Amino acid sequence: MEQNFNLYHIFYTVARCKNISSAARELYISQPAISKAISRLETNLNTRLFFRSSRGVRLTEEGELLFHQVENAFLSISHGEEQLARIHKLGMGYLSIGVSSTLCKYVLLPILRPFVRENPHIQISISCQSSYETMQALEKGAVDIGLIGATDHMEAFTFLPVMEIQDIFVATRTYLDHVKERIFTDAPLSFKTVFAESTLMLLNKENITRQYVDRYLSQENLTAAQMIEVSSLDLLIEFAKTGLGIACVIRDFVLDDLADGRLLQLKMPVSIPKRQVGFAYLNTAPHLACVQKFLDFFADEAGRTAKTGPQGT
Amino acid sequence: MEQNFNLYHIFYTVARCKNISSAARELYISQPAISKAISRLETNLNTRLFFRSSRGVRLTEEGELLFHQVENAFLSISHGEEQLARIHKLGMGYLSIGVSSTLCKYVLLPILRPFVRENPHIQISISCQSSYETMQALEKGAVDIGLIGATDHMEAFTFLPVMEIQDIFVATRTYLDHVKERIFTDAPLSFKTVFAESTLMLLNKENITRQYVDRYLSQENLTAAQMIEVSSLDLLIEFAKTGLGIACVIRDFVLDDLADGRLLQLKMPVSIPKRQVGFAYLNTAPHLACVQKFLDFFADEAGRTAKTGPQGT
DNA sequence: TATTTACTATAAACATCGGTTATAGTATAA
DNA sequence: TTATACTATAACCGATGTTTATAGTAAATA
Repeated sequence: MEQNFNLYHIFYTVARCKNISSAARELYISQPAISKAISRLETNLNTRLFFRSSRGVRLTEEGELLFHQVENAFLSISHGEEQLARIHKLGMGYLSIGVSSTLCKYVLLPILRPFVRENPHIQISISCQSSYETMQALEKGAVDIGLIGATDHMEAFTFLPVMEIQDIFVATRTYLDHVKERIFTDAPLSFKTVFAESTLMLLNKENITRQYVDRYLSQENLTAAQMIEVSSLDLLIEFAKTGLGIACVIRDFVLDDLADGRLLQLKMPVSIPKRQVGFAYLNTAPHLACVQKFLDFFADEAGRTAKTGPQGT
Repeated sequence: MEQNFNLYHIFYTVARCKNISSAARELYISQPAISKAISRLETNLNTRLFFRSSRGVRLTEEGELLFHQVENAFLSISHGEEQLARIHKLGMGYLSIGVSSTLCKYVLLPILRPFVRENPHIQISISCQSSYETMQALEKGAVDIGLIGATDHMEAFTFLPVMEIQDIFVATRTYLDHVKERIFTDAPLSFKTVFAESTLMLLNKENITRQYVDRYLSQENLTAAQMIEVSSLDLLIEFAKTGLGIACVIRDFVLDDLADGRLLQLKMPVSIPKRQVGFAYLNTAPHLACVQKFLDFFADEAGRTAKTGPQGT
């Protein structure tokens, strides 16, 4: 292994600048220093890394390969340094959570409240992003914990279930009556028939939920007359309540509306499978004490509700 | 950003050795040199990285965080160096492919043959491993190309479809007759009934195929009287041909057996959705010329069969 | 309790490696 | 042709990181 890692730093800078002189400016050292450093690295690795010309330099094929790995390496290190900086600025009580906007409002905020009350000294940062981005951020170490729906391909993560969610289809009574009128019948309609005559409202494609629902729809061979895509669950619920069509929403988030009859849940012959939502964290990465505290907090919580749950409510 | 990356190398070594003295031995420099280097790094980062004692050193919480990132960095770099070494040893014509054992025999080998014939100078290395491992290897740069079934969560990859596969259930005629006898009827049996009375043979849990089939089974509410798990598709087919039960296999791989009647395909009301199999590669990573050549080769291939396919065969 | 052992830290001397300045060479643009 | 914007080479030099030597500390052993 190359012993002098400063050479990699120089290599990295030159490759980005595509130009030895400007790399020199960026690194605040002289042009010949860089020139020599690159030559040295090439000698040590026994590989030509750049094509030189009077217009600058260009990575060779091998240089390109190396650059990719070196870039990763430096990103990793600067990430590490950022983490340390964060600790200094904000103290050790710092916790960053990645979560989708849907889950943020309805799941994270409620369960976060008791933790924040008990641990006011712990700074919490929340990044709303897609579940996929959250998983990426976890892998890069950009967030400590993610709140996401369980999927396959989570081998790299430890998953701590928090709640189970059930996707259902809802609409207003008015809307459904409307559909019935259109078909000229008073007889009870099948789920599939209602569906075929309705406007279906879903989250847009980026959403994991949407992918999940799409799979269900294709498996059950369900198609709607019309489709509307919406970017947030809140909007989706609003659209449903104004009687625009049938929306696919998470049951727990519309309990009130179901209770007072503003929304009706469509009866389905085969319901959409339930999904686990929970905290995920990289099982290789080390944790700050406060992250551990957070996880313990919810592990206890889960234990308690598991015990008291059956008797309560 | 810390300017002296050699300090990180020393830090990395010390953290692994948990001991300054043995790190000194490993790095072939003196113990005081290390001791000072670590102090310097701590000063620069403004962070205590190790607890010292007369028994050695231990990472602090912050040190642990940093170590995680630094480890990543060095793994990346040594990966890069290995790639270069590979190129030197084997010349530029080197291509490594990750593939599951199932797909290797039935998919990769046949389609690889023409490529190898046309490009005898290109060294090819094939690693048989699970699809998950293949994706990991792609991300680490350990293999250039993976041959895997398409799934969700492939945002990081470019996917080049090669064929479509269809999972089906097969058994010998003898076996099915047997099942009928047991139920004391000559009437044609439903798929579900036959299933409930049979031994079902599947690949074991690690396999992506299995996960796919499991999902189907639970959605269709299918259960078998007995289950056998097998580690390879070859074995599975053998088991089916000896009349041990109903096996779930990939249709294209048993065409001969279906043609000459050694195996029968069970008719299903809802068939298992088809799956795409194809080459995947990281869309961020650069490619050696020969990797590009490989991809182009199959892109052309796909183009040709798409054009000539309808008229041919 | 004394002694040995296995660590890390500090100090001073010193050599090396990587930096600087100065200059030459080369391709492209004006 | 000249000007410009690059990279390469040479000779020199000094900071940085090395070494040796020594001290300090905690645990293990007698």
